[in-house]
Amino acid sequence: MTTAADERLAGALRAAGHRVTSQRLVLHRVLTDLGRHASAEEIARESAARLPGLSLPTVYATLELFERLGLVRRVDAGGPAALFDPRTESHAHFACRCCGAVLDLDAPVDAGGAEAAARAAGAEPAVVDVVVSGRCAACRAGD
Amino acid sequence: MTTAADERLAGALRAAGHRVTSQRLVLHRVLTDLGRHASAEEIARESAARLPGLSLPTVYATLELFERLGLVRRVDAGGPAALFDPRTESHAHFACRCCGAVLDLDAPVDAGGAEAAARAAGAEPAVVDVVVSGRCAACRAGD
DNA sequence: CTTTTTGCAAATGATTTGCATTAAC
DNA sequence: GTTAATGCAAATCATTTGCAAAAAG
Repeated sequence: MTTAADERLAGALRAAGHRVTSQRLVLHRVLTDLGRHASAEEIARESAARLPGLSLPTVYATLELFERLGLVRRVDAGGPAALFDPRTESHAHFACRCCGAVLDLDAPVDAGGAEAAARAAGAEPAVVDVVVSGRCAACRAGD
Repeated sequence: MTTAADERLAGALRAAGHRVTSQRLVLHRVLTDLGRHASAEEIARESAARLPGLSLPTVYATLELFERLGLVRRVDAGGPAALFDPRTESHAHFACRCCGAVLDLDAPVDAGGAEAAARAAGAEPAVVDVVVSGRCAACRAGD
């Protein structure tokens, strides 16, 4: 069956001159269903369960494509692997230095000053990433 | 000769129960002289020029130690290698998606809301990293 | 049919680790 | 003298690349 989200993805792909493949549809569904940031590895595992044979290079290439299309945001939260976040509205992340956990922070961050400074330097700002690091609740309790 | 900065480093190291080594002194001087973020590789190259034989694993270990002591901040600006910044006061960075250049943005960012959200989640926030991405002046002009 | 996309295997490159040696204290 | 710190070589691991086969338009 084809969902409305599938149609939207197909439209976005065609509009940008890309082909609609089952790999892209599955990856997009996995991201949507997940609704949360995840590493390429996690996304690949979940996707391979739905589309056996799906390869990691394809996962990376597709995530990069999705990022260019504005469908996911790559988040570098300090851990060894990058995270890919289907929540594209601007939101901050908290990264625990002890256990590496990353959680969403639903709070507005006014980075207008930084964007203005970037423009003043002649640059064209597109995205602002805010990562708060520290110790998460679990690590403060346990340890 | 021993500078005032050397003395300060030695004091900070001893206070934390660490030894004062020539490698640590040299790396600290290189960071101070540089005054700007740089990759471990760059820092190692510059440092090896002053202390032949200095190894990369030592550079990484020392930078990690300095980070724990609050003497440098590790900045993950999306590129393949992490950057280490001797400017420890809070400041944002701009990362160019085309050429990978990273520049300092001297503009205040109010991340109070994000920190409050982290505390509300039971976490203990310590550092806030703000990275603005886009196209730098050179890439906008050239290309 | 033509061109993009995929999967596979192998390469890359930053960072880390194990371990014997050296240097701080 | 003890113990932490270093250097070396090798390992790890996320990510990328080259290329032939498969699939989309």
